Amino acid sequence: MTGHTQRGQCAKRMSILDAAADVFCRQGFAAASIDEIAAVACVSRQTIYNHYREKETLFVAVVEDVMNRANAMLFSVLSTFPDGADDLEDGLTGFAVRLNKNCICNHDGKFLRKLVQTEGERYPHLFEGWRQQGPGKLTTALSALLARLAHNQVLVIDDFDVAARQFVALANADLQMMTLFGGTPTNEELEKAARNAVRTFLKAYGTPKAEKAGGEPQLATISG
Amino acid sequence: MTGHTQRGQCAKRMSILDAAADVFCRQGFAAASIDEIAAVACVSRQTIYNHYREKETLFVAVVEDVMNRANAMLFSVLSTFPDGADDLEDGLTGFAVRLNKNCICNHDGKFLRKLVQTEGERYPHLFEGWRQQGPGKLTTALSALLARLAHNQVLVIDDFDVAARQFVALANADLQMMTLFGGTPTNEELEKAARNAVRTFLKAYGTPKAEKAGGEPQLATISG
DNA sequence: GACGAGTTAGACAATGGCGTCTAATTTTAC
DNA sequence: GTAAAATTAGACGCCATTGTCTAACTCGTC
Repeated sequence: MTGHTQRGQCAKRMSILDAAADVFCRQGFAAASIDEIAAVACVSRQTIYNHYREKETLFVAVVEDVMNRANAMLFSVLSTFPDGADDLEDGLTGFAVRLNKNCICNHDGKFLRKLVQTEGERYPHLFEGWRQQGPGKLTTALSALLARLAHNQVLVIDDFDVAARQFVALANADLQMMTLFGGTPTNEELEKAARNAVRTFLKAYGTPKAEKAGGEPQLATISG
Repeated sequence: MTGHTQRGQCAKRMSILDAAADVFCRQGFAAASIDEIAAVACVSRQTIYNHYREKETLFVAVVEDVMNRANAMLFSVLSTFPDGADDLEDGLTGFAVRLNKNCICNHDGKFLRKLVQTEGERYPHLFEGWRQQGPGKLTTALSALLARLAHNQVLVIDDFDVAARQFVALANADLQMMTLFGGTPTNEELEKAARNAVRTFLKAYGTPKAEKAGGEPQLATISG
């Protein structure tokens, strides 16, 4: 019960949670076997039953653990949203990169979306919580951040919620298929996808104030 | 071996395929039991093993069946893409509604996306085929259709593939979450989502020629 | 060195699903 | 009506998994 023991137990718990997340995600709840989780975690089966009474308890703990990590990461990324007109395109592009890289295309993001699809019907309240804390919070927060930019007359937006969803959708447009198939985009792909998304978003919602200082003319600015 | 027997057998086969699709989709491959499929299909277990040698054979047959239906539907919807500047906004909106309603948010679309996520790793070639025939074909075909509109100077697009992906992404932006959670959008929601998507798409890529007869000027037309 | 909490390997019963087999029954073809 | 084909219900062996139990083991503390 002293420090060292606590640390040892905690390490075991985390090891089990990580291994269980891995196996549950790859196999789904039904096909995942406790023995395999124990093997991946380098832990005996009994230890798992010692920490989590049964398979379902372990599953719920895993989902909640990943959800907490993902929520914290989303909060962190949201705090990097650009707030001024200076280099708005670059600012939004960087934000889109971080959003994809750390929240949507990363391990936890893929894990949660997959689990929601496979086990969502069996644990409605669990994943309803995720929907509110994850994508729901993202849309709400992004909507408010876009409203701030619109207030500064950098953007012209009639419906902030719609614009927020569209921003996320555009940011994912080029990566959706890859992540659906389990792939992880490279930095170049992340950058390119974000740039494509932000360019289109600004063509639709940007004002002249939003253009880069010395930026080259864009398609939206062709004259004559 | 003549007509009547064929019809009877065929009915059983379809009944089994439908029931199996239902159960596989709800439970996943591992948790789905042959007994439950037999019960839903109102057929004895032995009949299933008679038509499909084993569980995996049945699963593959189900996926291929749904994929064929989905591909035919996608082909049909793609043929309704508008080809002229007349009422382009309405034309694109109707197309987006049909795309969502009949290809993406419908039963088959949700089924395939769910199955790709849950069993994609176990049957790579099966779902790689779907990716090429489904989303891949959608992007390619849409890219060509957008190029036609650009050639008619109704749109200004620098990268057709990107624009195609963005069109699909925008069309789904408002419905993604609902369909992820199993819901089915109403006609009003479909209409509204499509209109939001097309409005933004045309703000980004439309030319004056694309505007409705009495439409207001758009951001993309600023000159100087 | 001894204690004790935690861990481990392995055995164990119970469960449930898969795939096979058989005998009886229904459906279809002629 | 009869024969062939298909279907059905049920029993069966087999195997994997869950969750429990026990005896041995590890490791930090006194």
